Amino acid sequence: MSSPEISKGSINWLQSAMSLLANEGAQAVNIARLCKDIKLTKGSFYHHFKDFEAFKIALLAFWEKDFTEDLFEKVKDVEDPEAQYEMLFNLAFEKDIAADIAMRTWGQSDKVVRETVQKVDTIRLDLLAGMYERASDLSPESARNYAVIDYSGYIGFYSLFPNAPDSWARDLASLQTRALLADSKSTRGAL
Amino acid sequence: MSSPEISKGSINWLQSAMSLLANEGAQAVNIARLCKDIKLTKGSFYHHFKDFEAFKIALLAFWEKDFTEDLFEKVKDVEDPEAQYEMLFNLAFEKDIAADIAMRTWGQSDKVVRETVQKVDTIRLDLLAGMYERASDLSPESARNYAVIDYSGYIGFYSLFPNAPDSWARDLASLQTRALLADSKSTRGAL
DNA sequence: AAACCTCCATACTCATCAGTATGTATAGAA
DNA sequence: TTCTATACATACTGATGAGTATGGAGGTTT
Repeated sequence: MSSPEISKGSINWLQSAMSLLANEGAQAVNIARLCKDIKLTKGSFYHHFKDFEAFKIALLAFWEKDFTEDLFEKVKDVEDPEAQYEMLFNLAFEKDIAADIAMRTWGQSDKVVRETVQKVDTIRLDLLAGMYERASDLSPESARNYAVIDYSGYIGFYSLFPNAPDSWARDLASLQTRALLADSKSTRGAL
Repeated sequence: MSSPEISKGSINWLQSAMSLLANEGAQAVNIARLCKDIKLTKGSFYHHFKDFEAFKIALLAFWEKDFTEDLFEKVKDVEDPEAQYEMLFNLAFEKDIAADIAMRTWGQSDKVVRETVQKVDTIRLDLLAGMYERASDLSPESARNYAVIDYSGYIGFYSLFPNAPDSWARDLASLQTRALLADSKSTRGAL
């Protein structure tokens, strides 16, 4: 649970990598490019990290905390499921979605990244499913189906339209949520 | 419109690359690996293709035709939109979705691939939007919203669960379609 | 002040992969 | 039979990017 301590000297490398990841994708996240960006050299990199693999793992912990744990912490005490959904919804739109999508893309070609992404997805889906379950009084199985559809839409939308304006994304997200909630309440999640 | 002729000698390279793409992702699609798979050498590769870029473009044309044009051709004469939707739905599930997802991932780091993927997405979204428009008598704008949500769900689902059994995917897809169609008919696509 | 630790620079090695140069075997046309 | 185009093989070059060896500057401890 506790993330491995992030030393003060490492943080610049990690933040810079997250920016690179969000703006130019995983292939841009290499040591030479990072050095160029923060105006240091490989000597510094290998002082702070054993190798690129270790750096990658530190970056994954950094991302996981920023994009899931912190967010989860904020909404966990909201009782009303629809209010909780609304809050999660708003918090998600404050994040840099591009980094999230790029991390997922990276996972397609990197096992370690993929495992972390799957872990994050599981956490988010559990949270979402719980909200559907309480909002519409569904079975856990049905609630998970709605959660998967909901989350799939979110991921798919930003994969298809990485530069979509937030306003459009919000409109579509609430349209989909409306449709899913109405369906869940009228059919109780029957297939 | 007409795809550049695919010579008999090239086809093995292209098919092999599509398999590699689907099974191991874009980073596995390199010349050395292709040679190993089809038991030929680089001399052969550079006999058939000017360079890797030309090969990539041939591969994109191959994919585009297989995954969009051929499919589009089959459904274009079905008049009833819901029957057309059903047919498209079934044809999509006969395809190797992994290649589709991998191509999209490749597009995140390659401009030429990205442009083709976007072209394919546009064609599919236009088709889907037309079906929603006719099925629920919506304005083109509203229909496109439902199409985007629908297609986003499809892409997102297979990005999240590349190994999902078809049965699960079909269940979720029809659940989502039911919810979207009901919503479109009751709200006429209002935001 | 001497020894040491942290942080970083420079200059290498090594593996991978696209691309090139050049050759050979074979089949059909002249 | 000779000529030529097709289809491939072999052995190189060159760029890129991870990793290493080594040393220097500046502050801290003893």
